[in-house]
Amino acid sequence: MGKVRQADIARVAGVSQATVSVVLGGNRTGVRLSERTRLRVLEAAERLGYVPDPVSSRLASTRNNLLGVYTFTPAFPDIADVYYPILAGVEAEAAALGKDLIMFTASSAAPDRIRRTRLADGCLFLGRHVPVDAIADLLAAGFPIVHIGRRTELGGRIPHVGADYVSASAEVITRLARAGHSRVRYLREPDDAPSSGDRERGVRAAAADAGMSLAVTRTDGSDLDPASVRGWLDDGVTALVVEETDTGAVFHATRRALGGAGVSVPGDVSLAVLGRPPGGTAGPVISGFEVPRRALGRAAVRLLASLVEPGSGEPPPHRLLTCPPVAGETIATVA
Amino acid sequence: MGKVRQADIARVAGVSQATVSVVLGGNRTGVRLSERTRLRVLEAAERLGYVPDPVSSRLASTRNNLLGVYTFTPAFPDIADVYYPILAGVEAEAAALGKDLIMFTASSAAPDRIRRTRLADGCLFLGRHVPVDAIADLLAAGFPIVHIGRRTELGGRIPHVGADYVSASAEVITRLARAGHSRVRYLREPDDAPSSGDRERGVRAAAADAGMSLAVTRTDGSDLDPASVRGWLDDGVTALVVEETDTGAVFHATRRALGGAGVSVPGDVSLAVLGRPPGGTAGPVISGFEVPRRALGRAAVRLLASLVEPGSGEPPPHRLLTCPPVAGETIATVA
DNA sequence: TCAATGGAGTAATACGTATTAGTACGGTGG
DNA sequence: CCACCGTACTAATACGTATTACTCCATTGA
Repeated sequence: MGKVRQADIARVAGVSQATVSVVLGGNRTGVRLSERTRLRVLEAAERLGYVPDPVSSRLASTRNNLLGVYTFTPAFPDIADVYYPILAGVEAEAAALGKDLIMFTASSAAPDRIRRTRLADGCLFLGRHVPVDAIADLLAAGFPIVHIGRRTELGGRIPHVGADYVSASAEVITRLARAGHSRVRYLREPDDAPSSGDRERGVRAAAADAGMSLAVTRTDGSDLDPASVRGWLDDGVTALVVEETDTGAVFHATRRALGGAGVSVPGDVSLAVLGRPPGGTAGPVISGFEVPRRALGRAAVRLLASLVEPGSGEPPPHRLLTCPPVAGETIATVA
Repeated sequence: MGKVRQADIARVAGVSQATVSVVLGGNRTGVRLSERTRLRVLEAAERLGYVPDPVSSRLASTRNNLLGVYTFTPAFPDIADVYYPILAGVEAEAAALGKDLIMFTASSAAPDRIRRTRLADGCLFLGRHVPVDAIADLLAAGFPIVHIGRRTELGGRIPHVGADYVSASAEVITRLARAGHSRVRYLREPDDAPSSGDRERGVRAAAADAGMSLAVTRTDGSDLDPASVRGWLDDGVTALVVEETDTGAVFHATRRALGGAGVSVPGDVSLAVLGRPPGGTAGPVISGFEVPRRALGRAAVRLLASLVEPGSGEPPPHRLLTCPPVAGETIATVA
């Protein structure tokens, strides 16, 4: 009861291996075949319990029904909330399309593990930062890839599906402006990921539009303390806008600092977050916006699938999804 | 800048493809080679940017550092808490061992998708119920598999890594007995998964040991209401023991019924759960035990890896991990 | 009767790597 | 001068499927 190959079917059905391949492959090339043989082959395959060897098919043709998922950080980190919904979306859509998933993990060990992605028909990439060189190699080789999250590197040639942080962030600022806030402190991550840059762009544009006075702090959160908070308030700031990303570091530090300073939200100061803080926290719902992570996952899979399929023309290589606003309870109206 | 094959390296280095394969493969078969050629080949490979084709290597050798993960329910369900930690453990251990993961999803579509698992070197299975026939086929073919969760089917021949629900459940009952409870209602899932059976075995044994009066309800939760709760209390029951599984249905329904009846826990009745309810719920910590899900994932990968590697003798095909007790705050002492 | 046509299937080969049996060659010892 | 040996490689082949060019045979038409 070992492996059953096409050759075995061929022997049983009294035809050649080639014929078996043609029949089982659905005769996509239009070989002339009598219905009788077709049925004989199918019946033999059924009886022997034939299972195509995916490796061989892949070697011979170049289609696998396997989509890769490559995460630069471990895919299942402790900060579950960020990646989990994305992966859930990826899995759901892949299952719907009948594709399986290969998860590649960037082990610190071998940096060339990224090359293994070529085992799949195409690959999704996921992470705040991206190894540009390796990606460039894959692109140059014509390997289908899609990054989850907007990517500006390589002159924007990296196909991606992202969230429209620019508009969403602008909308948050506009909301604050409408609530009467005119002095705002904006806390952002220190590194230059596209998602952070996008948020900043939206924030600055909307602030300028609203004639709002905006001060920016770049921080990883470690230098935030109650004194910082008091300093801002003394400065006349009536609202804080905080970036929320994968790590959640800045937002977390801000909350701690606010708590430490004994400042009430939104009584003493309004608080908005550019994103959605991890759930499970007690207290009021923070105003901000939702990142449609599950939808991102689904859209990315669809895009990748269309890149893998040759037909149907060139699909647009980029896609931005809208982030629905979260009203929340932490924006107060000021005179 | 297309693909670089061993043949290309061979041409440049002035040797044969076979030599290239030997050199790049680390010469595991002990072919005599001069150091000079070795270096020439390595240098050429480096210069041309050679990337081994994993598909071809797999076809030729039959080992590809891929471990499958097959989930009978979608791996990323809405009830995140159950599967997520397991997968996190699986991923962490796989990364540590330098293996990649293929996620196979049981799409409702083709039941023979399970056969695709053979693309991997071995496969992990995960789910409350298991398609025994397909598993039997794989086993018979000598394909390495490990089930996460104890499995008694096929005469116990399915290698697995599970949690010791028997002992953990018994310990919970013993705890109740020590707190003076002698009339207990036990609510369990209606279906016959091994994990439910194990819990029941532990519960019954410990209850008998303690001379406790035990009443069992099999339910999917839909028929639980405040009236049920009042009925039990009128009956003299002082503690409820509820099973917590993948679905969480029974435990959830119980909580709702308790709330609806206006019964206070543990004031009016003590509550213990055989497992750990999903986090994020407010209120007191429920007494019960922890399921070491992450550890299960890691242990399963280790076991599978050892089944895939031929050497080092036959490893024990089963392994049960201990569930650490959770003291909680919902067991009161009674006279 | 011969060429043309069409139907039914197959031989040959490619895909890229791993492995094993074997070859070629320059020395050594007798 | 021959048998023998060790060194340094390579030729050949396997892995299982997909594809394409080709063969073989029976009709048909002129």
